Amino acid sequence: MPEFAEVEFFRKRWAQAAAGQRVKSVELHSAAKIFRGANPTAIRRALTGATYVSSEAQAKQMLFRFRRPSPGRKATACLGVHLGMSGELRVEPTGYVALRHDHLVLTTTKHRLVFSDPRMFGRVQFHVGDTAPTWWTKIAPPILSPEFTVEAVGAFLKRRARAPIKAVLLMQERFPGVGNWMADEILWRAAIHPRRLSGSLQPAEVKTLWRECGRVCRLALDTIAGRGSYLPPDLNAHIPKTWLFWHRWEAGGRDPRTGTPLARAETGGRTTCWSPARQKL
DNA sequence: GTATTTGTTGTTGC
DNA sequence: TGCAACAACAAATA
Repeated sequence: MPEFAEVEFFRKRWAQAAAGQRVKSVELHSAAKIFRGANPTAIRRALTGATYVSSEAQAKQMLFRFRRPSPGRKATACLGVHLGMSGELRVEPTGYVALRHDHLVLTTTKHRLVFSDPRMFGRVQFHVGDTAPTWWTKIAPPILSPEFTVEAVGAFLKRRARAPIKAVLLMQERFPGVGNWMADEILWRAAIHPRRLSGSLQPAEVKTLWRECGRVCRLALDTIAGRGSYLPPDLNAHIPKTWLFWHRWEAGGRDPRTGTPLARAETGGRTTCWSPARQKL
């Protein structure tokens, strides 16, 4: 499920519960796969007794920083979370007992912070040290940053000239955080058919695409993750019915702008939804 | 039983 | 070499 804005929603959910809290205990369940390179024992040892400091979301990843109690030279522990296809972060009461797909549980005085992921495409990464780890710093510059220029998008599309634009929008090295539904939303708003070859886009279309990348990210962030300290009750609580989002999976779904039928087919290896009336090949 | 899933990575082939 | 396509990963749901 989680793309750019959903990831920020989950980060905020944990961050609000963790604010000022100390980790009393750490549970790591099953699934060595989820923890890949990281050593579960090292994670448990480093986080137990540590205090939550801050967190960030970038693309589809999150970084949670903790300060360890006995400050040696390496006082900071960084916990990285990628939610994969089906991961989520939840905040449960202290009496909560971990279920089958809960892989990581951090217990504070007030809550249990749970990372669960049934399909196990997600991952947990870990790093001790005051400088951010490579797996964090190598993430491409955000779409909502000055570095995401129309020139950069144009150049990238040229390099991927023979791939359908839908597939290219899913490439994290240039469109960090964009996933299947956001890609469809962007193309629908930009009125570009998902099967158009990237190299065939005219300069004006590249500019529209670039602009809609920014708009969809901004709107998604505000509506899904909320502004300031506000956190919506659930992920979709405030997404307007005028977005493609609500209609792309509906049987007999219709374009919310034109009322015309939507089309669905696999493109770039993913199920893709578009509005034939507005998005032409 | 079949087909589907909002992600990433490694491999293969052009 | 660089790029594009595809299988694989795992489990729930319809």
